[in-house]
Amino acid sequence: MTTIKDVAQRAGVAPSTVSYVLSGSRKISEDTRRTVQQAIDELGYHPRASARTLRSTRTNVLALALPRVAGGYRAVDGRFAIEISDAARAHGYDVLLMTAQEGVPGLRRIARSGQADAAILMAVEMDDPRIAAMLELGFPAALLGRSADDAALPWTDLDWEAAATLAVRELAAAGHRDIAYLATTEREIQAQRGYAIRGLAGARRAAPETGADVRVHQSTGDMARLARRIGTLLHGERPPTALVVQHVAALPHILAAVAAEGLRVPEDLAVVAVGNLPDDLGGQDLPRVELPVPEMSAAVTRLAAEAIATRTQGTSPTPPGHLLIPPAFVPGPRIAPPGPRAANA
Amino acid sequence: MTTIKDVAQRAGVAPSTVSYVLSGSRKISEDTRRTVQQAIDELGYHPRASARTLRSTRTNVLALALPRVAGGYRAVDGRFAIEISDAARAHGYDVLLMTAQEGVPGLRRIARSGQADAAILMAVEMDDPRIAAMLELGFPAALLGRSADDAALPWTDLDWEAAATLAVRELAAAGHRDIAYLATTEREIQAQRGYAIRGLAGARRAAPETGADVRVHQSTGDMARLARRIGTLLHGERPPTALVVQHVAALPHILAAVAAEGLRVPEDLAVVAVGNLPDDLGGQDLPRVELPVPEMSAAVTRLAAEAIATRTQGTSPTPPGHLLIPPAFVPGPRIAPPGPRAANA
DNA sequence: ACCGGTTGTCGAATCGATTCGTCGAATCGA
DNA sequence: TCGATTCGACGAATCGATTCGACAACCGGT
Repeated sequence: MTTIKDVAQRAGVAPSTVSYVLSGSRKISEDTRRTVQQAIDELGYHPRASARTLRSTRTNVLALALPRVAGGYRAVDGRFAIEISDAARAHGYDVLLMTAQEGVPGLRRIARSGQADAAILMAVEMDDPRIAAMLELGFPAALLGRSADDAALPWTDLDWEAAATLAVRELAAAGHRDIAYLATTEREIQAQRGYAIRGLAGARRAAPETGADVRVHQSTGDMARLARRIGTLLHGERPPTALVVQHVAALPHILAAVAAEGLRVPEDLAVVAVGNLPDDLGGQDLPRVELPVPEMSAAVTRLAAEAIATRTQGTSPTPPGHLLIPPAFVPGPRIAPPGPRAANA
Repeated sequence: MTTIKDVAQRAGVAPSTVSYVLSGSRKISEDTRRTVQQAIDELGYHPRASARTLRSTRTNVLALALPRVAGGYRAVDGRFAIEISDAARAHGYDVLLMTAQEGVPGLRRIARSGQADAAILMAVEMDDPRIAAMLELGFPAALLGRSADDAALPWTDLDWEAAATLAVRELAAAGHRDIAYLATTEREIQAQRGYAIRGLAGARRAAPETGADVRVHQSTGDMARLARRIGTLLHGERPPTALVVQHVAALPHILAAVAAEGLRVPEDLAVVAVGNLPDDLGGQDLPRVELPVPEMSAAVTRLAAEAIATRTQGTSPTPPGHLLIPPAFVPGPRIAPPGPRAANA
């Protein structure tokens, strides 16, 4: 293994000089700079991360806490991981992966052993124990998702409340008056996931705002029950002419259930999604309010980097930054107006 | 930050004694062991990873190289990342995430700066430049997927050739004589992905072995073209009574296209998948040859750990271990025999 | 010719844990 | 009681990079 001494020897200078060439923190004559650089290139020298970290107490690593796998694996989390990793590199950081299985003890271990400079917490819950742990440890952190106490740590999130409202508003604008809102699963709602709770709230708020009749239903992970539930909600009196789906992971099932009821999308039932479409949707595209994965990833990474910087400066009174991302509507295929079924009802 | 000195002081012993309590590499009296342990607990002491690494040249970190995002993001890769991360923890390792965007230079940087003890390479291609880089760097590595030169580094993979053959054989056993095999996309095949090439080979080998007429088709990422291609392949002379799909990511599209042709699954067309089903499949379950994600993750992690151990021992002549996992057939809904269409043809 | 001020480089201390050699105290046999 | 042996803990060197104080060499001004 080549060290800074090897480089120094080859270039005929002191190790400290090599260090200054690398960091640029002191003036070095152009001559020696070139000699040293050449020695570095010839030897293929890279500073040892451990030695650097030991001295400077900076790792240039972000810990990324992936969500709990309770409700199974969510495809979008993998995308977040990749996007965040690339964003981190752009800020000069590497990413250390932590699964939720390790939980708070895992984060504590990483923080105290100094393996990362900050943590990014995914799938934050309204009352998330990891937040208290980060504060107690004095460890910089940024949240992907908004918790109940949103002043404690920097966070970014889609404005789920606005997203739900927006979806309903678009349907109302197309003439729909009877709208069903299929929220996330009961499990997610009971777990107090922020996106679940706020989506629900946005859906409820949409009714008075648009004047439409918005009936809100919770979804379920049990696909057989979900199909039955959809059958029921489509056959009440004054059946809905439009459906908003926040439980996007189940969209294929849901569309299949709708088809099984003999309804065509969008002629008989307009469907709008809130959140990321699953990779594959039977060739169907839907109008939707999208989850801005790249923006959120970039934002949470930037917030983490800022949290590190401000801690280093000891500027504690600065309130942590936030970024509530406004929802954007992707028209996709134009929303159909209420179909013949509406006339029947 | 609490250091080993703080612990030593509190316990009234020398720092080296604390170190020996932690590592157990020398005999320590029960009395002092307890005193030291108590001090550690009270202070919540964790050894600094950087100091430890500097001294021992071991990081207890595995670098995980995620695949290139060329063909978009594949959901199964996220699952692998999580499974591998958990498996790594079980071996005492953390996982450093690297996206394909960083490529070989990224791996070189990690190896030379000593940020990881070994690398796990995902989505290995038949002729993968990363392999040469690892060998040149003398950096331990394990492959998820089998390359052309499979003696250079340890690897694990599903036996894709056997998997494809198995799927055809099961259909043949159910009485099917005219079978279509929809392989992976042209793009993957041209990129010389091992699973694509070997699946294709297995499908071709299945014809003579089973005596069935197996027609092999390549898939495409363009869903409109894919639908047309499926239409064509279903309407040749002697149309197939069964379909094997290796391009599982497109399954929802494919099933939709089949339905659009007026065919019911499985009554008119038996469908068997090779690989992991997408999270959601419109409520449909299919018989399939599964991709054993947990086994593969555990195996590749074990191989990486072994590669580290053998390098440390300097036992270079030991050939790297392999693990070719035999395919398993998951019956799911029983395969339907050839339907009325077969009689027509 | 001498002196204050730059400029560019060097040497040494430092970060925190590990590990080897050493050394005092306890134990045992003769 | 004394020397040999074992047991348990200590001190110091070490890993590789960073950083601060020091210090030559050079420059211009009086």
